[in-house]
Amino acid sequence: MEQLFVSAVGGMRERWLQAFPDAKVADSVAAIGVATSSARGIVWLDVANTPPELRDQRVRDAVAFGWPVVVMAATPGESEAFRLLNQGAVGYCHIGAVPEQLREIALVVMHGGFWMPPELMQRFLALSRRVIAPVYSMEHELNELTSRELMVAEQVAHGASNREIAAALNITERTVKAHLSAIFEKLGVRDRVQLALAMNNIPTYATVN
Amino acid sequence: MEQLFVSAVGGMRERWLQAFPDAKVADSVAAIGVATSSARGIVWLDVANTPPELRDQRVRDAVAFGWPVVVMAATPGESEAFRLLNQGAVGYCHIGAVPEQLREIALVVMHGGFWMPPELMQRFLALSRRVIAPVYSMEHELNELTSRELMVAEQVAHGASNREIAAALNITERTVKAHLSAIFEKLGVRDRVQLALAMNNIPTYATVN
DNA sequence: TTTCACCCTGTCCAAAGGTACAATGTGCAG
DNA sequence: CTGCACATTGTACCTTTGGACAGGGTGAAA
Repeated sequence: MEQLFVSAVGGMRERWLQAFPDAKVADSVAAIGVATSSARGIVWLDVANTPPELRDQRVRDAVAFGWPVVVMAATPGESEAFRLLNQGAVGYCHIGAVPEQLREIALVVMHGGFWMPPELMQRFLALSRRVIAPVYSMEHELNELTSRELMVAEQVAHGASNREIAAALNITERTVKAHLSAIFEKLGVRDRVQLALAMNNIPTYATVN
Repeated sequence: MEQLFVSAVGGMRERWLQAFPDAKVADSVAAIGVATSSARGIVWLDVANTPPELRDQRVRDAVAFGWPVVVMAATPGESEAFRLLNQGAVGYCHIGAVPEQLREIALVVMHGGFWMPPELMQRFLALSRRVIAPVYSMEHELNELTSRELMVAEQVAHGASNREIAAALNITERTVKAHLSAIFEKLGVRDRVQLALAMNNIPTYATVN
């Protein structure tokens, strides 16, 4: 099991070696490709000194390598945490995490888990309520859609026009409209915009009111 | 390290014992209190045969015991997963998870991680992102919008019609249209549906292509 | 066989959305 | 003062959307 620390600064090198005596430290993501030969490992990506607008890309690059990626940030913020995890990272911790913690995190991510600071996870879960709640109400109605209607609804959910949907499903625009009318009725939305939002679990004025 | 499986049915007992030879199986949450004496362990809560409306309570009861709780469901659904994790559970998996998987999950949760099926985690992250940073991916382009244009865009992002926007901002529909044209141009979307989706960080066909 | 849900399509029409061209007013930086 | 970005609105015109009314085809269940 290899531990690869990618950091432009490397100020924490000692701490990292303390956690994993055989850890390697590279100064850029690009160096990952040649830094290793073993089959499994973890990439620890230090983004503390990376400009915010470049972090997403660095994470994506690291993820592309194929190993689980743990992001280490100087000021762990929830918005950034979720964004970077969304890029494919499976862990997000403070750059100053103590060796014991690093080993814990390594265990977690190597076994398919996600890791982030408990307070972030709490926040994460609290948010899920708000995000998920609308779905629950619509899940029921979605089941009332026929298979064809569902296909149309999904296309709309991705921003497709009637013409595009017709082409995609190989039917006429007229038929698309027919399905849409049925969908609006069943889901209780008034137009395609609200349908698109509803399909993506986003509350609309109509839903709220 | 103790593994406590709480299940009213216990149909998976063999599988569980295969994963953890010294696992204990109790038939109710109430039995937890007397079933154990050691200091650390995991509670595996089988809710497959529990009526949906009672599951929250059972999870809470299990969590109150003090050990990490992993919920095992017959039909893992996102809305339920997030709801139960929100009750304090730290894992959510299929009741039919294979022994190897159970051991992986055990490792993860015993080291402070969360575990849920990868596809759920993906979904989770995508959803949370919308709440946390509703407009991040377009931040760059959004900065090019004037303040008035931003107001209009936000209304569209919530499914408002031109008439509603006009009323809300106390301007004419014509002006709304003018702003919208400018918004479409600046953000590179072609209509209000794609704008609404883009404002909520949802990729559209146009974005993909 | 009949009924029924679902899928498909047509015509017509009204409403909403979106663009083009044009103009007025306001406030701010140079 | 002058240029410039921004907000506002108008007219005209075209496209897209959605609803109303109407009908044909198919497969499965009663």
